[in-house]
Amino acid sequence: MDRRQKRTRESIFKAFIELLSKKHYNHITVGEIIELADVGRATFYSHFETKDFLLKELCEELFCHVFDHSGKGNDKHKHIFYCDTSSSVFLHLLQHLQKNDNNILTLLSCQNNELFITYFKDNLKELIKNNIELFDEIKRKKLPYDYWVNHVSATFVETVKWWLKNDKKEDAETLANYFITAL
Amino acid sequence: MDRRQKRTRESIFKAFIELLSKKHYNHITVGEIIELADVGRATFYSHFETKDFLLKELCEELFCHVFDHSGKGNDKHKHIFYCDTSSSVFLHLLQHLQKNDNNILTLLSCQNNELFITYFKDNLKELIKNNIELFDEIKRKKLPYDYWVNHVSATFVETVKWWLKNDKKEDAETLANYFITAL
DNA sequence: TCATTACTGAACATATTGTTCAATATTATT
DNA sequence: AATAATATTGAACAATATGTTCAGTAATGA
Repeated sequence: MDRRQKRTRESIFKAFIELLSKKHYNHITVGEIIELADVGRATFYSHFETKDFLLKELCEELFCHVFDHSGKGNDKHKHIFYCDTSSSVFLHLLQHLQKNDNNILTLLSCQNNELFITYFKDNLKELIKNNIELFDEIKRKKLPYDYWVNHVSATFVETVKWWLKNDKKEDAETLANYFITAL
Repeated sequence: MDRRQKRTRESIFKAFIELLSKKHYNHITVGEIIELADVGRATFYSHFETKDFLLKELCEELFCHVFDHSGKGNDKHKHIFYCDTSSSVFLHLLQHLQKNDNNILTLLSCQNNELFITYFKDNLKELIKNNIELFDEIKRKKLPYDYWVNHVSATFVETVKWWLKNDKKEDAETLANYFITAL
């Protein structure tokens, strides 16, 4: 891919994330994005059809990077899938997030976090499906499969949200314990 | 209150709900609302500062009607607070929602349901706080108070969301059982 | 070096927002 | 039934945002 395209794309993403951390998605204008990203209007629209598509592509890029769905090959994140206990799945993922290289925590904390939480949860569900045997077997057998998968992922997400809202006071181990206890 | 004001207000709410059930909040324009509600532009803006305020007022009206926070006096919904078991709290509330007089289920099912789920959950939390002793005491004592309150309300909300997404196949009792089992 | 591709910036039509105002209709009150 | 108060109307308005176009310029890769 052309160096220019990459630069532009990343510059737009960066500006967009910065704006999202400050104000509500609905009130961010394309004008603001291109000014902060320092690219031309026409350039923006040659990359992204609309603001909504920009959001969508950002989500896909971020979450596909953390959660690796291929399930095959020697992916670097594959270890997330191979954990002994449910709490270590949580720990692994949380540690990934904590680095915040990819700004996921920033986006999960911002106003409009619902936009990202949907993606987060969808990806989590896949992860949980592949590790379903790690979680409470008794409950699993009493409940419809997708109700149970949804419950586990929702509990996961809510734990992270709660943690973020409380200024990340707890360490990863404590949080993992809460998650397991609640479940 | 003047009959005209009431009519206008309700007409706008009705149109807004109808539009919300069809398209995304962000893509609904004031122009569409007033056309469907059949009121003048100036009238709309004399009632609601912006579209965002319209949404806020709609939420407040709907949720304050179902959840009654006063906690005092002989309110008609007070019985929600006085249930023996956690499952009957769920049942009571679900039965209220099922009537759908107030379109809450419609709004919780629509695109953008996050907008309403936030309100729903906030109101639920209050309800749960007032009935905290009904839910698993062992877990409660192991977890921070507001983590636990959040977990119970999130599980509640997720159960309703799951039910709505699956076309409300289950009856209220079955659903209440899922809720209690998951918790 | 050269052909290709990406970026620019300005201009453009179009759509939406929120305000203003004078004319009109409805209401509550007496 | 008459009146004063108030709500609605519709049209016009400036201001802002959207998404497109295009000719000119710059960067890229081969």
